[in-house]
Amino acid sequence: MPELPEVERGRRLAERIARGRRVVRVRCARDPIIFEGAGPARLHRALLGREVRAVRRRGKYVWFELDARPWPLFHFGMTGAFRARDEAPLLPASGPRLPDRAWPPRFTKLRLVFEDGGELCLTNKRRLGRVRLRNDPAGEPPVSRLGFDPLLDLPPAPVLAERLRGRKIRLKGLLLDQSFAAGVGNWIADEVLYQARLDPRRPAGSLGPEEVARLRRKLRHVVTTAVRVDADKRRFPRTWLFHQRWGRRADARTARGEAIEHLTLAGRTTAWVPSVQG
DNA sequence: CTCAGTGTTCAGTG
DNA sequence: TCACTGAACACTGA
Repeated sequence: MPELPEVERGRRLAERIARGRRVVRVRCARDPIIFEGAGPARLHRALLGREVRAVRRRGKYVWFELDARPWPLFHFGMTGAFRARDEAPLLPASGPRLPDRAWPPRFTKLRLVFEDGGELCLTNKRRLGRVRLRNDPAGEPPVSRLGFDPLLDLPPAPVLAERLRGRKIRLKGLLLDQSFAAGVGNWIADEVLYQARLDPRRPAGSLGPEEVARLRRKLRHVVTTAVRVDADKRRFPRTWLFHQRWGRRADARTARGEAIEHLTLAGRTTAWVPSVQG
């Protein structure tokens, strides 16, 4: 379920399993779609015998810093995840699903075994993810093209306001644009706009200073809360739109009793609350 | 059987 | 250049 919080969770898991340890075994599926420009042989050569110095994230991308380049860069697509051996998978955001305790898990594309016996698998059900090799992941596309990361470098409100000035793109489209805000995906965009009481169809440039400040505050709040929820396995606050957005029932309501409506923006289903955001 | 979906990218339109 | 749409990718689950 990879939007920023889930990707950050994946980063932390990979860090716990891999940091400071040497890769002693690499197994990868033959899957040219997943391993774009990084075939199994090259990936094998890049990883085997290397020590993982750090695991970094920006937006929805995660990469390993190894003791030699190139470094692997991961994108989970819609259905990708890291899994560690003997680690119960957390329930995905979209709803309960039976935990898969098999090892290696179904849909494993890459399996790494470390010197201490720890194991990390990259799984991907729908194959929309990517593994690439980069000499400098942060300095090269696609990561270098990303905008600010709400967790790493959220700009102050006046800077944000300047970046919105004159733009006609609708707020929903802007939030989904990774070159603007890296890591924001469909449900976070809707949640932020709901909590900031902003109509997703508003042109970005039409926001006043107070509204920009609100958008910024809620962006930080939703993302940091979601990361904490993931880390602590606690529930999302009851009042969040989050809980209702997947039902798509015609009479869906928030915990406050507000009617939820759905429309399509930027090619994505958008849940919003007209009485609050209208 | 049909169809929507947590994401990205590209082609085409205005 | 900007903004938007639709398609493609591939597969699951409702």
